[in-house]
Amino acid sequence: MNDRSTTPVGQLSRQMLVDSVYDRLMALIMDQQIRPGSKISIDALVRELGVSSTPIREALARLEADGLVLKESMRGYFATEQLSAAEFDDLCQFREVVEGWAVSTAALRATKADIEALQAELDTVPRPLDGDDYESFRRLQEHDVRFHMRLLQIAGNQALTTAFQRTHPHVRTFRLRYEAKQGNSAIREHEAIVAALRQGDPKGAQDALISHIRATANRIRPWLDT
Amino acid sequence: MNDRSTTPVGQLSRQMLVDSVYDRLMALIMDQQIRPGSKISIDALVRELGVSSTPIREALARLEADGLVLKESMRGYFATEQLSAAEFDDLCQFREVVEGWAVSTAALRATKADIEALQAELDTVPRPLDGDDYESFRRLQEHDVRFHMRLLQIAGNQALTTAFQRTHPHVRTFRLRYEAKQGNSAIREHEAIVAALRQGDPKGAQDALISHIRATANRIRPWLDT
DNA sequence: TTTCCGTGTTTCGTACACGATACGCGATGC
DNA sequence: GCATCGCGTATCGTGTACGAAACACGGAAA
Repeated sequence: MNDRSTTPVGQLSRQMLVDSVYDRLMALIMDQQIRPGSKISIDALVRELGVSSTPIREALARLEADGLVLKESMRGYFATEQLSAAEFDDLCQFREVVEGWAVSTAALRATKADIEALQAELDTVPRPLDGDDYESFRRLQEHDVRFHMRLLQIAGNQALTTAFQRTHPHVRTFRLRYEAKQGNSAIREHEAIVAALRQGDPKGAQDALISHIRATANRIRPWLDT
Repeated sequence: MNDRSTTPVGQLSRQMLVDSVYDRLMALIMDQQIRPGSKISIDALVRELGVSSTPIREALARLEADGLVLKESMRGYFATEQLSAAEFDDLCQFREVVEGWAVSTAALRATKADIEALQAELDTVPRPLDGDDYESFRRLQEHDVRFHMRLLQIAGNQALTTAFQRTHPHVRTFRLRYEAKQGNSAIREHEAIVAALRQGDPKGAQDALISHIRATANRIRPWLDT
């Protein structure tokens, strides 16, 4: 989403203030240093981040489009509330529909190179997942995002990939995932998906993916409403 | 998307400048008065719309999230290019996946009231579709958007509805739809969908919807690349 | 307790300074 | 003569500073 590396012909595009503010706010929200539902004051950010209001407003506008903050007229911005159980289930259902179609399509389209790229992604995960610490989790989470995005890309539908990306399912369940500590099982489920893709089995891949999403959901669900 | 009627407890939220700028730009893009691919200068808009840059920037940020304009660092905003054939097909595929699931779910969930609301929506369309003029088309288009949104709402998945809404399939094919003049057939296909829903037939509803999307796509496709 | 009002805080919008990009023109090299 | 390169100017995006309007909160009065 934030890969604004337009990169005008070989030259790295300068990091605008908007981008760094966006990244910092995203991090603050993900780590819950900005609590769900709490007010996000532009003035406070001006003082805290040491930049003027314009880039902050633009970053907030972007975050609003991402569904991570909410704007109320003449009242300001607020962090979106923690997912309710119903919203969480909606999100999982959405993933089943979109990713389910994507993997079954991917099973028919995947090249050798695609499969190997997926395998390489799996192999880079440090195993056994030793660390209980925040950084280890963060690396795992980033692996998970890359893995699922790659599945979508293999399916090859840009509109669908973008729509998925914009719902930010990973970001919105970040804290929950952290608390649920679900690393090793998730990796095994990923392997099952890759195995089905390798055999070119659409139905098998779809089943494996849906099992994975449901298993993840079951691991996370106890942490809702806390 | 632009229903920012946060409405702080019964009181209508004041129309901010951002909102009116957003609406005007949306109209300019839909009507192709801003050509696909062309530059959108902030300064020019400042002069033309008579407001300062801040609300314009925020409106453009929103439109970027909607995928209707594109921003390049230090170079400015551009209207997104006209859909290529491949992008158009992606969009149709996306609709088949998302809306297909939605109607089959809707067939199981729809109440009498839901069905009647859909029927009412169909009945409000002026028939026979006499006007070849722009205004008639516009009314038809708005009907179509309402009809499809209502289908999604009956399915009851907010995450999926939002994701669909944010891809703006209708907006992005507006001009094409206008040129393809496809009114009467579309209405009949809508009726087939409602009939299947009325019978509580998930498979039938899904088939009817997919037929509708493909028929629409076939009517529109000749107008691509013009 | 409820309503009204004043004060402080924050958002919304404007005006302006700075810096980067784009474009045209002329000079240079082949 | 033609293409390429470099320079200077105009234009536009980015960020700052400031004023005006709206909201939120607390105290006072009925």
